[in-house]
Amino acid sequence: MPAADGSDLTLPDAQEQAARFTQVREAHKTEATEDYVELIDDLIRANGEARLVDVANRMGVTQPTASKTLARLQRDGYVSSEPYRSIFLTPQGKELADESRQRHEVVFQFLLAIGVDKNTAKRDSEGMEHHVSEKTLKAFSKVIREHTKTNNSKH
Amino acid sequence: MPAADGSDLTLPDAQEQAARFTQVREAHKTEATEDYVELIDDLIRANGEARLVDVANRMGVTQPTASKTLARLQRDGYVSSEPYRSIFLTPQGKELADESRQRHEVVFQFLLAIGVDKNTAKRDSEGMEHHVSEKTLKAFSKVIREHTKTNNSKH
DNA sequence: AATTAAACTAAGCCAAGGCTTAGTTTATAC
DNA sequence: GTATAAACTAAGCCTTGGCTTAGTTTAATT
Repeated sequence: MPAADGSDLTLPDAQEQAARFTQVREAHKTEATEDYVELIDDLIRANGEARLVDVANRMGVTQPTASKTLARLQRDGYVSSEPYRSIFLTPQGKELADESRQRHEVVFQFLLAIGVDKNTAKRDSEGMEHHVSEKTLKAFSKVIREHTKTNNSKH
Repeated sequence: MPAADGSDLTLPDAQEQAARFTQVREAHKTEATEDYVELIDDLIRANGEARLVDVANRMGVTQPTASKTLARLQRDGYVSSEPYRSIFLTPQGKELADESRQRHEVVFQFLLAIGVDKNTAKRDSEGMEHHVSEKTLKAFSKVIREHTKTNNSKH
């Protein structure tokens, strides 16, 4: 058995390690996009429309910052909007929003299932959702299912 | 029971939501630092010293990029080095490296415990480790312990 | 309808973290 | 011990994503 505390003296293969870091950096690039489209979709559902001021408030950034980011998202085909008007998701943006919400929800429910409190689960799932692969997501879903089963059989 | 698919039409409190995003952005700022000091510590353990060329190779970036990042880490008191010489961790850097490795290891072992394969666990733990709070980390540790127990009792 | 307030845009600044290309220093190999 | 190769630094460019300050447009109030 290898040392479980990470104290073993052999390094992982350099190329594989580099590939992992590169992949994490790739994920970072799409984080802002995912967070914004997910939020915009939420706002549309809840309010009927998404306004810049709400996006900025809820992202915790200034309006000019949100405006600039949205310009980039528009350039990249995720959202559309006219000056001084509300923001819409393109089909591409809507698709990404749906994927993101689903992933986010699985991570959130998973954290609850292993006993993390609601507030912490909300906070951590926000950061974690962008770094969870399909395989890990499947493992999370399985844990949720088992937890639900256990709970039901108790009642 | 609220809708479990995220389709419910009520938005979270704006200020709380903003605070969560702000916190994730804060975590991002320290990610590079943590990854670098952890890697440098690994290199020192395995090779007796940490050279720029190895840091760059294993981070998957060019040497000038690694050099610039290390200059920042030196400015911020995490590492020290002389031009053209190998890289050392300051006490502050060593402390951060130890914390990071421990956290990283818990996330990795946790993923294994819930049935994720080794390669995926390595990849995902790299991204996830920076977004896992102390509370969630404790929940992870508990899952690992239970898994270990179960396994032992099987043999 | 005019004034005020709110929402949004414009312009410009900054740091982080990527990159390339070119030059310098150190180590290696003859 | 000199030539070559490897490691490292210097300089400069780019994008993202923060910020502020100032101006414009739209909405609300009265």
